[in-house]
Amino acid sequence: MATETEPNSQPRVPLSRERVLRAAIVLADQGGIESLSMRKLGQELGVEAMSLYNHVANKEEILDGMVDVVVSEIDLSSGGTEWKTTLRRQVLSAREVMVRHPWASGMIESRTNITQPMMRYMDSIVGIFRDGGFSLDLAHHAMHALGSRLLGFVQELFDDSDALDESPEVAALMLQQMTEEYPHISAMMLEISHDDDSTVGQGCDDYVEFVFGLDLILDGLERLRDSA
Amino acid sequence: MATETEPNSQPRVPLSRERVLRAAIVLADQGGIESLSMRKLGQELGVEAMSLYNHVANKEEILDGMVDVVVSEIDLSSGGTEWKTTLRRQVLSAREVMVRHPWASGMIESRTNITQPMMRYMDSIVGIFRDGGFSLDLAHHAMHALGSRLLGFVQELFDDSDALDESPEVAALMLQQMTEEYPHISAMMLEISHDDDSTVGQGCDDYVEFVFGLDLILDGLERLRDSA
DNA sequence: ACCTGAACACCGTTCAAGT
DNA sequence: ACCTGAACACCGTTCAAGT
Repeated sequence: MATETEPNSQPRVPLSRERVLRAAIVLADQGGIESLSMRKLGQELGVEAMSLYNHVANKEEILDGMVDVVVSEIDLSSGGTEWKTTLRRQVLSAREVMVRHPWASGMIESRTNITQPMMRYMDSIVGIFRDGGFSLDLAHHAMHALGSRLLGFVQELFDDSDALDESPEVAALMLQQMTEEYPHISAMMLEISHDDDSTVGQGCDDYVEFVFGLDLILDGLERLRDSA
Repeated sequence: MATETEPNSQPRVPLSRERVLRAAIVLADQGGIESLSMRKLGQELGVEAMSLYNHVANKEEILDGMVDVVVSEIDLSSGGTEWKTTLRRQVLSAREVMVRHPWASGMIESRTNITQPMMRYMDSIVGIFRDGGFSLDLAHHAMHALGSRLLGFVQELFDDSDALDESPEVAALMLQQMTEEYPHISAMMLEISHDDDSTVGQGCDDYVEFVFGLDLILDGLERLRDSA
């Protein structure tokens, strides 16, 4: 799977903080964040793990750096439209970045330090609210209400598609057994699967659900703005 | 800090899956989840780390078990009131549990398996929506829209109180330096601090922000229900 | 100036051997 | 039936020694 250390014939491209971060991101993109260790990262760069410490203080700094790079990949929307569509576009572009780097959302959640790219992003969001006629106070509440949705993700508590990608027979049996214990959930899953093409559908469309929740909140905020 | 292994004079209380889980939770409550290792857990129980494997398959199973215990601590509200207050009470009681176990929210996010206590909780929530006259479809969207808020937490992207618990002078200087780069954020932080008693306030009230976001979503859902 | 071997203090986990 | 010593395969990190 991972590209093995191939003896490089080139004169040797020098290691650097940037190269370390880029390699770390590639590794995490390919094998998940749990496959990122100093030793494997060194190997990927054709170097021993200890060499990394010449360009980076420790692993924490690598993780911080990776988040910075990813957040910087989000291009800040230039406005020019109604606040709601501007914000929507901004958030959905952040979402694309998070889909490209599936490890990033979890990583961002775990970091507590406020970095420059993050501040820049947040400032742009507040700016959109202000341009839309929101008070500082309401904009502040809005930021909290949106939470991680501002960066294009929500914490899904569990993947409800998991239970449905069994074979139809198995899924049907499971559903029947669940009916007694969890009547509401089972009814809901049945309904969802019937909305789709096959008898047992492919679960939920994350994108659709994300936009539903986003618009729900944005509409609510607009109403609060107008009633003030 | 942690209670040291005191030579137990009692005949020896036998190890068990339950005792292991309880000890693990205590350890995580006290020292954070990162301080929970098989070796330390064994030590806490007056036993070698390998002994744990007689009662538990591996560390993953311990983490799963801990989540189960915590989710089971949430008492399911019995209804009897209007759907919105019932749901509100339910979610806020979940929130209390999450505050008691600060490691739990992050842990729950990282687990992907659907456990029995979690299903029971989710089923009760769907039940509340159904009793409130929501269609299965809208209830389903509602679950996604609420996301981790259903369990009483939101992912705060960063702790904005961090920047404010410096000395007033330092904070003021930071704020001034930030004003050029992040005009909107700085203005917002100034506004927040002025709402409070002192010149530089203590940041945001997490509880207030949580309830604001929760009510915003619930009100929006109610409107959607009524317009259908 | 950059890289590395050897070493340290940690992990989770297995398994044969003890009681 | 339960516990453990020794061992293995991993971690992140330091530091003196090499070039």
